[in-house]
Amino acid sequence: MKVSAKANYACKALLELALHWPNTEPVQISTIASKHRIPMKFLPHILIQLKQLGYVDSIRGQKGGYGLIKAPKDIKLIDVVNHFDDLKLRSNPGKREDVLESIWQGADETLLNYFTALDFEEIVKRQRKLIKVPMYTI
Amino acid sequence: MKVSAKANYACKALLELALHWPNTEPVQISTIASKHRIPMKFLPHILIQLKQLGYVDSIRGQKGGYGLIKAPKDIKLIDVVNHFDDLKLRSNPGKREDVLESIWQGADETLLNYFTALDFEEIVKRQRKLIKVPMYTI
DNA sequence: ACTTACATGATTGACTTAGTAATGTTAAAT
DNA sequence: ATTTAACATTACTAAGTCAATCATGTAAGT
Repeated sequence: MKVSAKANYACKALLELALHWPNTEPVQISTIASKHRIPMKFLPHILIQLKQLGYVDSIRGQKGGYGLIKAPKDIKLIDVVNHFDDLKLRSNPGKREDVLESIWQGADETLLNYFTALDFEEIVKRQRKLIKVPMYTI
Repeated sequence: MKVSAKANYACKALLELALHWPNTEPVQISTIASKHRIPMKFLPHILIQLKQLGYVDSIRGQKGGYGLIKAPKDIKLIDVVNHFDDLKLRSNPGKREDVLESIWQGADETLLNYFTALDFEEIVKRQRKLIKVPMYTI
């Protein structure tokens, strides 16, 4: 399962914003980038797409930045991953004579189920739990 | 879930050989290629790798060709896919502070389970069933 | 010998990925 | 009004991957 850097960065950015939610203060690109080790020059491309997808909005000028405009609960991981990496879910019912094609299709459905079950509320929850339990106690 | 042409071709070739098994007559590259619409010039590369993996052996010269040297039951789909596409199973236990990393890891495990459950005996079984039930009855 | 078929390494063209660079726009702070 | 901090947008590029072809070699049956 290869997740592209782009999709990964997008999820990290959303996670960062979701951690702030529902605080209204905008978070700057530089903040997100440095916290998650995302190249500063690269992040705008990703955030613009997240904006077009309707997940975030931006404020320009000093004290500007980004913030969520959807509740984390309503941002499904499947939609984010699927937008940045084209998982090309093989939902076409054709190709019935090709066993292997139907097997790849089954793999798609498996992944689809997995990612559909996850939203950013859940991801935030897991993140907070991770932070609470420090490394050295494991 | 993007399966490369290479991995797909490899599986098709193995399926073709598995359909012949345990018949001992070698199957020629040209036969496999034309039956499964695989470029003739491309297939040798794939078969050589399958040979190195210990799944098939070849006979040169006239009447030469390829044949399985393992029972279809013992050829697991996971191993084939994993060899041609590097699924990079994230089994490293580190990165514990990164929620997203653990989520991708979960996706890997899901896929792993799916592909591990499939071997070429099962795939042949499904293929024969498909052939028995013609398209127009569906 | 001659033909058929596998073996193997080099090369190529198209495409994708992961960025960087340059320039413009907006709005708050002074 | 000017400066400054921040987002917006488009163009560009270096590196890598993928799918396939080409060329040449080796082996074996007739």
